[in-house]
Amino acid sequence: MAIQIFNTLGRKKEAFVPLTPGRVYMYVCGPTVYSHPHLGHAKSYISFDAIVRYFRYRGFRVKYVQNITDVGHLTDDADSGEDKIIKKAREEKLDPMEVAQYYTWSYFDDMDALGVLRPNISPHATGHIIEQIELIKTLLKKGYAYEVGGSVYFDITRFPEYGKLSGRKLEELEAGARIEVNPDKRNPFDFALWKHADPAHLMKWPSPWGLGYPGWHIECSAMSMKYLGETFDIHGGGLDNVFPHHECEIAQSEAATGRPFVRYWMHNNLVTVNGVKMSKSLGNFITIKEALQKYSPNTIRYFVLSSHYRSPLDFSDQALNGAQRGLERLVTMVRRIRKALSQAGENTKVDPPFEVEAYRKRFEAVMDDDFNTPQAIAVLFELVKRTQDLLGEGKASRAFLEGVDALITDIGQHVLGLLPQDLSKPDSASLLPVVEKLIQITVDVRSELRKQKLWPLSDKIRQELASLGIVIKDRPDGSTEWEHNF
RNA sequence: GGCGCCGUACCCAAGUGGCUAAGGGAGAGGUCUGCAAAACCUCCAUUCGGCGGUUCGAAUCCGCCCGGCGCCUCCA
Repeated sequence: MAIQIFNTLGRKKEAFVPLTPGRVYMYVCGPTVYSHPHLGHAKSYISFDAIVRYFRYRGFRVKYVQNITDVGHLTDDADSGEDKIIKKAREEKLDPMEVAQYYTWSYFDDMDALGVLRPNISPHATGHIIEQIELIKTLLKKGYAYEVGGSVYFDITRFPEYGKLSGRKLEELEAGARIEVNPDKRNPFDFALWKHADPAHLMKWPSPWGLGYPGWHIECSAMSMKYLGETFDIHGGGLDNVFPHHECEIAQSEAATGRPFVRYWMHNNLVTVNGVKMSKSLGNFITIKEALQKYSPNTIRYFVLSSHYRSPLDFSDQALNGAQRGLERLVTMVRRIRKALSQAGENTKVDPPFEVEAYRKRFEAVMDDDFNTPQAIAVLFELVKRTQDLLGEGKASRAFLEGVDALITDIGQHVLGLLPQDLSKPDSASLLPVVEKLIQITVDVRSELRKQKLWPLSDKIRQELASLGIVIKDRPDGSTEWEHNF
């Protein structure tokens, strides 16, 4: 059966039929780089990471594009707001591009730490000004946009389908209007494609309409269509981007090309703290860097993937601690299974106690159903637990364990990315502090033995340590120093 | 005010018409153990915010009510 995707456009699950067989062309809205990413970003990008990984597991070749927004985005929509990156640059007395670059690296650092695979293409908005201008020119030529005083606006009345994604109607929007009316706009809900820049503005580019900078929505249309085509399979992002951002993307893209823009719209739900949305503007966010000081990357992944991507996720230390414990136990059990596998003989005559394939089918069934990662985790737990039970009974053959291990690897590593790459080989860097601590403990015990004048035993310890390259030096004052040659 | 989502055990969280309501955490009891910890085993919602309705049958569909949240302004 085909993968079922909940399409925001239509609000129901649909079978995923790629435009090109075997390929997935996918775009996910990336971050605006003016501050460190927070747990909300973690949820979004870990969720889509698991989705991309699952498509690949399923044999699709995925072209995954995720933008870096390094210009644009005003602090409000009354057209009086300031570009957030420029605001930060002014505050920190930096060039705007220094700000964008600094937080771009911060973003990738955090994503790498969380095991989020990098997109195939990470286009920057400032690197695609030409494409954006070309798109705006097309919209002007086709009569979907108009220019006023060096700014260009999209004429919302020319696109009757406006609102089809978010389920809004223009009349309703006007009824609830709270934004200040911009006198340049013909309709209050026309949105900017290009903004005129006054001379003091820091980020500006030449255009047919004078010096200016692109509007908020145009970059995603320009870059997604450049790399994925005028119509592509999947466009994802946070729920908070459905309106107006994605609605406007649809309007300007479909107006420009006359074709459907995106076939499946996917939106992840938001992270809340004490039930309230976590966001930069509310200031209640926890950065990924902060979270990583308390919890391991895989704990955060586990926490995120243990709820469905379309469900809200409430952050609390209690929930994170629960996730940490659960993951630890999972890793312990997997480690035990792998150890058993490495020691298993060729006792191939034992019948498989249960069908590993049945678990694989279950895993695929739940992931096929709109990427139900919580259930995938449940399947993994059941598989691991049941295998461990058999281990105790001595009923697991080598071939059987190999099958189990392959499935654990597929679910836990390849798709969910929860398990360390190689459980049997911790890297030496992380082991050294432990080794040194062990030496210290041994030396401390020996010091206690010497106090009790148990010389043969303390001498034996010194010799054994020496044979390992650890030299012990007893000082006249009774203290003991040591060093090792590794 | 408009649009939409959610409310499942102590906590997190699947399930959206029909086998005994997944899984994890916490908790309780037990095995093991010099003690402790770890590990393992067992137990832990006749019930799904409330009240009605549809149905042979509902946590799942419909209506109303209560509670929480999101979008309508930049946000993943």
